Amino acid sequence: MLFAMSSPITPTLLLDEQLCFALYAASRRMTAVYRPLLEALELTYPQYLVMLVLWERDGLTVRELGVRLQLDSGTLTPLLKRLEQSGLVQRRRRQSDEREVEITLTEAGRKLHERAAEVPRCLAERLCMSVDAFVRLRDELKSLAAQLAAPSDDD
Amino acid sequence: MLFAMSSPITPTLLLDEQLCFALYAASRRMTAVYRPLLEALELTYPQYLVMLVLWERDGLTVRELGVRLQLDSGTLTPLLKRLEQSGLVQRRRRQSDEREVEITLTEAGRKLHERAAEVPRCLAERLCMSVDAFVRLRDELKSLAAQLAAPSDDD
DNA sequence: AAAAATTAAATTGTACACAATTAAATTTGA
DNA sequence: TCAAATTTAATTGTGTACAATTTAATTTTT
Repeated sequence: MLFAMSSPITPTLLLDEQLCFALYAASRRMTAVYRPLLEALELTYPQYLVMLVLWERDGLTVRELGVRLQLDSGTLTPLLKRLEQSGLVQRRRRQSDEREVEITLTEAGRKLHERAAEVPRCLAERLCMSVDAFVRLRDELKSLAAQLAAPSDDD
Repeated sequence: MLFAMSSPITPTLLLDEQLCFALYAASRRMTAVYRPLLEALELTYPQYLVMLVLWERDGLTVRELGVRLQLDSGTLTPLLKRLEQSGLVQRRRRQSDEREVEITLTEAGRKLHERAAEVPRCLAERLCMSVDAFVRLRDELKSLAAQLAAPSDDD
């Protein structure tokens, strides 16, 4: 019975064996846990990610935000319009290149940074995970994403 | 310099340090890799997940599918109507309880199972991951999702 | 048994994702 | 230089996600 407990070498169509479903389910659960925390800031989860990037570096273009978050203008344009409506950012064509739209934090947008500092603290508490396990899982996901982003052999 | 290279104990608002973003990005990359494979089957990624469940066990109700995939009727109802339009499933109220809608595979739906067998094989090849690493990551994600699904302390 | 509570789907409304196309500005190259 | 190619956002259209509400069927309680 040497192989009885070993993992299947042949990929199957069983849901519970799929990495893809584990990833999809975990990702949705994660945003569900963020939701009530972000509701207090009146942000959706993707809006929060945009704010994270802008708090690190203000005045990026839509394209630069897209590179950072791996999102295209089809997603970002309406999202940024909503952030503008909320009074957190400003959108302005660049004089140097009128094709580009620069996204700048407003005073309210900068101000929100302080209140947002609570969010990762709440989450760290909720996760009940050692720092090592956290870092390891995060880095495994990063390398998986990098692997999946690489062009496939038949390109 | 004992602590110089250690991981931050204090949670930060830096995008690259966030587990949540790594998860979100990896999940979207994964579905992007599935997309061309599933296009050949004329399925979207969530539709593929529904089919995986039905291939395992046919004749589930919308609620049972929802429990399995962690999706509600607001997501499933329109998705299942599209699968019905595609001729892959049938939707029918149960005689025993008219509240419930039973989802049954059609002949075409069952037939698709064979062609779908290619999908996990293509993906396994694409991932270039050892079986052990695959299983470990998958199980870590499962336990993370379980941890996130558990009620928080202040509930 | 009839009212009240519960349950299952569907519906409504908002907000992503992303492919494909369009429009405008800029860069490149004959 | 000026037409062609490229680049950047925006737009359009399809398909999820999910909260909140509605509708209909069933179960529970009095």
